[in-house]
Amino acid sequence: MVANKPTIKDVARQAGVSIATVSRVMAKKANTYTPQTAQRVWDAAAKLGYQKNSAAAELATRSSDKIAVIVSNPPTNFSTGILDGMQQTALAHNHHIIILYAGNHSPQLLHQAIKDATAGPRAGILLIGSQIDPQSLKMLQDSQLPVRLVSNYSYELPLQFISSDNTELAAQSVEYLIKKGHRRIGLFGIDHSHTGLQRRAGYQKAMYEHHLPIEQDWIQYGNYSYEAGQTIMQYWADLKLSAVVAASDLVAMGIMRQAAQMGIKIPQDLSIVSIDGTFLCEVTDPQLTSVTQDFYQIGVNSVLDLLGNAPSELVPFKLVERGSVAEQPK
Amino acid sequence: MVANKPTIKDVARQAGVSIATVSRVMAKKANTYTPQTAQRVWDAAAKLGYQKNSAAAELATRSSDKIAVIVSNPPTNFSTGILDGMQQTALAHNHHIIILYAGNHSPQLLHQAIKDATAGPRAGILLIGSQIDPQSLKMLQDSQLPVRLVSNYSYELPLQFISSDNTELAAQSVEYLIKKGHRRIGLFGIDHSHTGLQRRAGYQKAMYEHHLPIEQDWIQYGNYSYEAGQTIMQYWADLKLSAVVAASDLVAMGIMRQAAQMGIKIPQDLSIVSIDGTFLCEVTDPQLTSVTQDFYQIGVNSVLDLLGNAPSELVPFKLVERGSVAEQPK
DNA sequence: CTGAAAGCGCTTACAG
DNA sequence: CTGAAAGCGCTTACAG
Repeated sequence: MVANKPTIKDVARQAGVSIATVSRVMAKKANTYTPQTAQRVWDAAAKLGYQKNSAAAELATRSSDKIAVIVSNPPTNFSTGILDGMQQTALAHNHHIIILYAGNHSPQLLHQAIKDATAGPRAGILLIGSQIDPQSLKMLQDSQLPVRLVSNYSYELPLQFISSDNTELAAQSVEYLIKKGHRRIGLFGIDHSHTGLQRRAGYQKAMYEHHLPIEQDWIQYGNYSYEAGQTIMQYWADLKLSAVVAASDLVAMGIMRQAAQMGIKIPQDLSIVSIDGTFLCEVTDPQLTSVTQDFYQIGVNSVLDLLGNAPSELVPFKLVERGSVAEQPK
Repeated sequence: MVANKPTIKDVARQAGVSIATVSRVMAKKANTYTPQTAQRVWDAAAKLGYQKNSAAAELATRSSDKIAVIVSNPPTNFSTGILDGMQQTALAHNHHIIILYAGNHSPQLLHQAIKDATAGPRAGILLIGSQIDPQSLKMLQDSQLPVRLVSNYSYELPLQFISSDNTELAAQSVEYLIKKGHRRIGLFGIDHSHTGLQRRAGYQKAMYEHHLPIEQDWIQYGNYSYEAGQTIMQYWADLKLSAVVAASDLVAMGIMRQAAQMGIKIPQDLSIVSIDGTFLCEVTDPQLTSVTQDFYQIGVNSVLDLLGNAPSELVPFKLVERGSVAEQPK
C-alpha cells in the first residue's frame, strides 16, 4: 500500500494555503509572497517529499527548460567533451539537457530521435554529428523550435551550427606538414559527408597554395574508423607518401597499427597528423601530433547560442605537437 | 507569423469528429472505430502535421513510455554498447530511452540527474555505473518507480541490477594466468567502490584457492584510468610480478605505455589480462587478452528486466585470448 | 500578498 | 462506434 506521489494540492493543504500560492513560491516568483508563507510552503513540501510534475508544468506553460540533444553515435568518441560542456552550461542557465541517442547514422533512428525530441515542449534541439536528410530537416522545422547543428555543418542547410572549421582543420594540418618539409602528403579516412568534403577542400586548398601536386589516390576515403585506417594503409607503399593527415584519431591509430605490421616506422618513414585530438592521441606510441578541437567549448557555445547569447559559429582549434611527425629533409 | 502547433482539437475539426475519437485512433485502441473514420483521422493528422503532445498525454495517463537512463561518465567508454542494447530493446517494446548525464562521479550531478528523471512520469530508471549514496537511494525510492542498477551492484543495496559478475571477472582472469604458469600476479587499478572490492575479492579467492601468497602491494588502487595504469606501473620493478590483471582496458593501456618507456616487454617480461574487452584491446600492440563483458546484452537485459521480463542479474562474459599473455616456465 | 477560476492538450469511463 | 464531460497537476491573469 504505497502512497501516491504528493501533488501541489497536498502541499497546499499541508501548508494551509492555496495551490496558487504553492505554485508561486515553488517557482520563486519575486514579490508575490511573504517569507513566512514561503517557509510554510517549503516545510510542507519537504515533509511530503513533494516534487513538481514537470509534465503538468510544461503543459500549463507550453514551454520547457529541457534542451534535447540528439547524438548520432560517433565512430570516435569525442562526444563526451561536448556533452560535458553542454551540461555545465545548461545547468548554469537553469536548463537541463536530455540526450536522445540516434544510433550510428541510421536515418530511421535519427527520425525517431527527432520525433521524441519534438513530442513535448522543449527549450531547443542540439544535434551532434547528425546527417540531416530532407525529412529530418522538415521535422526539425515543423517543430518551430530553435535548433543548432553541433560539430558538423553545411552552408547549404538552413540551420545554424557550432563547430570547428573543418576546412581549416585539414588545411592547417597540411600547412604544418609542409613546413616540416613534406611534399607528398595524403588525406586518409574522410567520408563523403559535408564534413569529409570540407576537410578535403581544406587539404586541397593548402596543397594548391604551395603549388604541390595531388596525385591520384592520395585522398583515401573511409568512415573515420580504425578499420578504415588499417585498410587504407595497406596501399601506402604504392602511394609513396611521406606524410598523411588522418581524418580522425581512430583512423590515425589504424594507420599506426597497420604500419607496425608492415615494418613502417612512425614518424621516420611516415609522419601523421591526426584530426580530433582526443585522449587517444596520448595513448599511442609515439603519441599523435594532432589538430585538436575544443570539444568542451563547442558544447558550451552550443547551449549559449541556442539560448540566445554568444552567436559564434566556429570555435578555434589548435595544433598540438607530439611525436608522430618528423622533419623531412628537402 | 508562425502557426501554432496543431493540437488534437485541430485534427478533430479537420476530420469532422470529436477529440475523443482522434485520441482513440491515434492510440490505436482496438475496436473503437471504423476503418473509415480512422482513415479520415490519419489524413487530417498528416495534413496538419499533427504530433501528440507527450506532456499532455503523460499528465492524463500518469504514465510514460520513457525510460530514464542515467549515465555516470565512465572513465572508460564501455557505455555505448550498453546504450545500443537498451535502445534496440526499448524500441522493440514501444518504449523510449532518454539519457541523463551525471558527469564523473559527482554526487551533485547524480542527484540532479535523479531529480530530472523523477520529475515527470517515467516507465522506470536505469543507472549505468552510478555510485549510489544514501540520498540517491532515498530519491530513487521516493519516486516509486522501478529502478535497476546497470553494470555495477552491491548486495547491500536494496536495488536490483544487471551486470557482469565482478568477482568472477577477476577470479577467472587470475585462473587463466595461473594456468599459463604465473604465480606472481598483481591486480592494478581498481578503486574502493563496490566494483573494486568485488574484483579484489575475486582476485583473492582465485589466489587462495591455488595456495598462492599475495604479497603486500600486489593490489594497487587507481580509478580505472589510463593515468592510474601508468603511475602504478612505475613500481612494478619492486613488485617482481610476472603478470597483472588490469582493472579496465584503460589501465591496461596505461600499463603498456609505461612498460614501453621502462623497456619492459609485453608479454615476455609481463603478461596482462584486461577487464572489459572494448575495442581498445584490439588497438594496442600487442593486442590485449581480456575478459570481455557483453555490454550489449547487459543493455538488452536491463530494459527487459525493468519491463518485467527476463529477470537475470548476472550476464555471462568470456575470456578472449589475444597477445598480451605469455606462457611462464614454472 | 493571496485565492478562485480558467486553461494547457490529452485520456477515458460513461451514455447512447 | 462515437461524443460530452470530467480530470490529470500545474500556471497565471484577474480580483480583492
